[in-house]
Amino acid sequence: MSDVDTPRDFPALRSLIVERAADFPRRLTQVATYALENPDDIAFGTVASIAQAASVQPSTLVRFAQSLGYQGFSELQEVFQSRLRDRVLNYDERIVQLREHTRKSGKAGLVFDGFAGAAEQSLARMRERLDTAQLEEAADMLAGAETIYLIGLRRSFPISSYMAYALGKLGIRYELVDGLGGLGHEQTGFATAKDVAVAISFTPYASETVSLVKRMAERKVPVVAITDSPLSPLASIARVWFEVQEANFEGFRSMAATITLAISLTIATAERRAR
Amino acid sequence: MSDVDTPRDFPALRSLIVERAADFPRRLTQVATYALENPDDIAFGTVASIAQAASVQPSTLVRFAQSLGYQGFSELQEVFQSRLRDRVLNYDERIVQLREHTRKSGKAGLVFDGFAGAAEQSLARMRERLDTAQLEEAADMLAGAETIYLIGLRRSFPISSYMAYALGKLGIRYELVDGLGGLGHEQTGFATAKDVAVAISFTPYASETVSLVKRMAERKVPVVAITDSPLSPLASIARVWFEVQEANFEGFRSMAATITLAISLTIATAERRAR
DNA sequence: ATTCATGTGGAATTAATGTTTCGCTTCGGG
DNA sequence: CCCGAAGCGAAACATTAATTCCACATGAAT
Repeated sequence: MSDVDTPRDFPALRSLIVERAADFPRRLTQVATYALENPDDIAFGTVASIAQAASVQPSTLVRFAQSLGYQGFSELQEVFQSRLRDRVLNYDERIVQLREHTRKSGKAGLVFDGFAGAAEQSLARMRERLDTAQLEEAADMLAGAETIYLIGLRRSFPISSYMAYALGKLGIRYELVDGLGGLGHEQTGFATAKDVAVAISFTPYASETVSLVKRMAERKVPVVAITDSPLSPLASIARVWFEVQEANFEGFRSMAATITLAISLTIATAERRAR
Repeated sequence: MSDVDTPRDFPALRSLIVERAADFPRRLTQVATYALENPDDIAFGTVASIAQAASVQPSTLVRFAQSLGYQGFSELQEVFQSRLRDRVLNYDERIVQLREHTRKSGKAGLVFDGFAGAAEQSLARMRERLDTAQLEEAADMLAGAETIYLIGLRRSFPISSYMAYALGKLGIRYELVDGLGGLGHEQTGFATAKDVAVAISFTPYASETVSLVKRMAERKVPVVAITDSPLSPLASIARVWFEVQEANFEGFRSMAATITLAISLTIATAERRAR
């Protein structure tokens, strides 16, 4: 706690917090976590407002600052402010970083830039094109379903498994059709017209997904589909379907837009149910 | 002075000041000039400190704010603060505007806008902060691994399962640890120092993930981690770790940045192997 | 030259903020 | 099981900050 090593700049403070956090008591760790995750709030807030946001007492914040070697909370807060104050310098830093990016031109950095770009592009395109009325309709269908059957294999499996996770947390009944052990038809066998199937598939459409969804549709199970073309076999089967075109980089398509749509659909459904 | 047009975002306030400054009395003009030239000081300072810096009385600052339609100085100060609250928040402002645009589009449309915004924000932040040197290092490690163990449960499972899909297509040997039937430790049991584990976990860190990774690290298996805080238990275990902070909407975090990082890491690995 | 409206400075007032204190609780060692 | 230390929460306290108020100054109109 000697005042020799109390940092006056943010990066140093940040690493000090990381280093010390392990030895901190419970509440102080809580503050440390909050501080690292919400540095802006620390910079602008008052002791009371920050304390409330971090779910601790004001006195804990003061103790936190003091245990890092500062005289009081305000002194620590100044460091957080400095981070934003010389934003001009931060800008320079960013430019330097960007130069680093391109100078070293590490192959991995290029790959990352490529995929980040593809993700942004896909999101922007989806924003432009998505018909929100369809989203309303799909959310209505899902909200009224007894059980939601999630069908997405291979490349689409991360999407359906994410929806499964979210639906589970929200307390909505679902059935994740994973085709494990070739049991796809058994997993979907109990679906009725009161349920809804969410089918996710992209070129080349996994044949098992298509055949499963077809059978369900024949048994009058309403289908919501996420796919990448009006020519997709799912498009003609589904009552509502979304077209999501992901940009690709070096032949690998982004997933950002699809997963964002999946979350949106899930949460929109949960909100309807809440009423 | 109707409070209808008192701006809540900085650009609007700025042009309002420019516009009105000509008609202001002497001291108020003085404040206006100072405010436009030293916006940071307005954001962080106190009435007294700013008054001194601008060579006016504290009361003049209050009058200035009120003559722009704000109730007091603090209200005006908030606008100056919003400008600095990390581009992230500036992004939020844009999202708010977008929401206004699409207000007509109903609840599901709002949810979608929220998540699309969160996704973009997360991607932008990751682009700024990701250290590509770490990406190189991680890709090197993975490229040299005999088998890549993918560990991500619950919320992180979509990520690990996506990596599994991609690695499979690329012909790279992997083992997806899904904890199915509580067999996590059996699935990781054969890993050696020649392999590499990729661990993905976010707050609240699934205890099984943490214990699996710990055990593997003890057996000298190198670990690459993707997590959301330097205080994450994974951060201290991993040889290389990435911090990905996803923005959230209504309490549900985006996944766009994480999945983009996962693809990048996978493809970068494949490219190293090709040589 | 006088009057009136407006602007201005500085003190007074009131609200709020940061910090300290103190008693209660929790947890680990003897 | 008891004791002591450390952690913690709530309230009290002292300080500082924002705002209001009022007397005086300024300058234009009569």
